[in-house]
Amino acid sequence: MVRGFSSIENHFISLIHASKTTSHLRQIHAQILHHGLIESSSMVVTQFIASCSSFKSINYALSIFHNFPNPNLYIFNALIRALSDNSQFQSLISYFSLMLQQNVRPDHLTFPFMLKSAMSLLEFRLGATLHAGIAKLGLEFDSFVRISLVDMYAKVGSLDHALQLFDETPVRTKATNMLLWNVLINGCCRSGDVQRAVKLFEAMPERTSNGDHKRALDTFYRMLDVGVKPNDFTVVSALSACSRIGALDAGVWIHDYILGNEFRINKEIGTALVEMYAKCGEIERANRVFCALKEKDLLTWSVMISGWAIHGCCEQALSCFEEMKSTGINPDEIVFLAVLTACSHAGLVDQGLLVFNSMWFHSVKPTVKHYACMVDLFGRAGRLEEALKFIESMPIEPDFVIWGALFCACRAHKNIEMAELASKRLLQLDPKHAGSYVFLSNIYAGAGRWEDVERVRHTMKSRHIEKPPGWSFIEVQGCVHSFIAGDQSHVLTEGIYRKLEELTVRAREQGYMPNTGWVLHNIEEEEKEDSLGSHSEKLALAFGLISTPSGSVIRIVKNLRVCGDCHSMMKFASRVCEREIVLRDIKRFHHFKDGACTCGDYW
DNA sequence: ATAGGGTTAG
Repeated sequence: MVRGFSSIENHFISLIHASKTTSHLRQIHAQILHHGLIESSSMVVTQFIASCSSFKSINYALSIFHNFPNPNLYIFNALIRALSDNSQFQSLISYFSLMLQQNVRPDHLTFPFMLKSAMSLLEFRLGATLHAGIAKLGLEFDSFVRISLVDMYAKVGSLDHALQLFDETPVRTKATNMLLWNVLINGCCRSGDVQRAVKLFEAMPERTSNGDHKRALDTFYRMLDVGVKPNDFTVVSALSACSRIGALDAGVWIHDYILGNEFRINKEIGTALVEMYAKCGEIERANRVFCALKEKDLLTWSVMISGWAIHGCCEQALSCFEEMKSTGINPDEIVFLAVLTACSHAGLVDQGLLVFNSMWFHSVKPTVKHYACMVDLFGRAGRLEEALKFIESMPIEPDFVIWGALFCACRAHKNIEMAELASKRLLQLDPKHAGSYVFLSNIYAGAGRWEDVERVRHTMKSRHIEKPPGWSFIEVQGCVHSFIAGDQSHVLTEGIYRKLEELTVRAREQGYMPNTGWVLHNIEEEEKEDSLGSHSEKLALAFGLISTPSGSVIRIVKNLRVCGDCHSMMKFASRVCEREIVLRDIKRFHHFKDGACTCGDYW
């Protein structure tokens, strides 16, 4: 019972709180209407909107809102929160404008939800505008607002802003401090997320670099240095940063830290650990951690299955999938995608078809990604006619990725006519996409039409169409080094290039010719040819060779697909330098040993 | 003190 309101209001508040479904709400609605409260009690309406939101009935919430004359701050805040919780970020912004128009002054509870929309939309400008508004209203030092600001800046990739605000936050309670550290670390690794990085690259005034994962780890260590004890959220974020950059040593260190500091290995931590080992190349260890977990949910199974898939272990992926189903967990679309990917990489067409067809039984509707995976499955195996038939029979409109998969398969299996068909579709679909230009350029190059190649490249440059830069990470003695193509910023640059030169010369002597013609590349992800000789993964390899003890495993992580030339070089280096090289690219793992790769040159 | 408060895994 809340004091200060009429007993009839309190009566309805209790009813609203006790409601379990939208239809309960509708019954209460009728009564409130009868009492005239729906247009007069801002308190009741506020509660009502909040409850609609928790049942995901955002349109119901909006209709209630629109029936209330002169909504006050509480009602606006409830609505903004509802829109935020239901991911209606665009309309949230217009209701915020409406709020300002109606002279309702936003407060310290309005802004965090507004900032959340800036994060979700990856809108630096919106975030900065909100920040200015916050300062104007003197809300900058409210701890909730502060945390949201740091969170927002970190998530949209403006880590400098985030760090500055973080450092400039004077008074912190223990809880605030913990949250500040966690949102900063988590934001660092999120902003380094490849997909986000691509989006940011297109949308942001300040481009993010994938070195941000490294900053997440640095921040984690800084936290320990100043004696702040990490909690569950912190270690999950730090492990996630390790997963993304393949920092195995750091990941193991954090695992030990968890074991030594009385953490309970809950679902979140367990899943993060399994993912870390899987994505850092230690699939067997991932499996051991996975088997020992007491709590597993869909996500846990999902990272394990994806782990087997990216390591090319199709059998294990399939049996893990079966085991998951037998425990009564219903697979979702991401799990299916992982299983299909595993089948595709192993060339198991019929098995893949079986899995694809079983999606209906689990009421999982295939998305365009699943269809693309199926095209890839047929295409890789050289069953091009079936791939085309599959595309024609799809209930959805084929997109860029689907035609791209067919194109690659046609190229690999040398079906020129079908490749032409696919490339035409590609160009129709997305004339602005950087990948289209590279596709076009490659088609011309293949036909020897060099003037056309030049023209396309020129157009690309003049329209400022750029591709996300390729980068590679290598961890040496717990320290992560990142390289981009042609990188000269590393302190050991001279030695790196000398080693690379030496390797290239020896490779040529022994007849290692880059043979990329038949490789199943997604051309969209390829790097520019002119920097082929100093691709980031080659630089990372050379650095690894000169800075790690002989005989030790070299682990490299790349954000794009490995190129054919670099792949040959890795095979060569694994033999002549007697090193095992574990390379993770965006799609899968390559384990090089004695001049061969576990992908069987089929990726 | 008239209602409303924050982070983590595929």
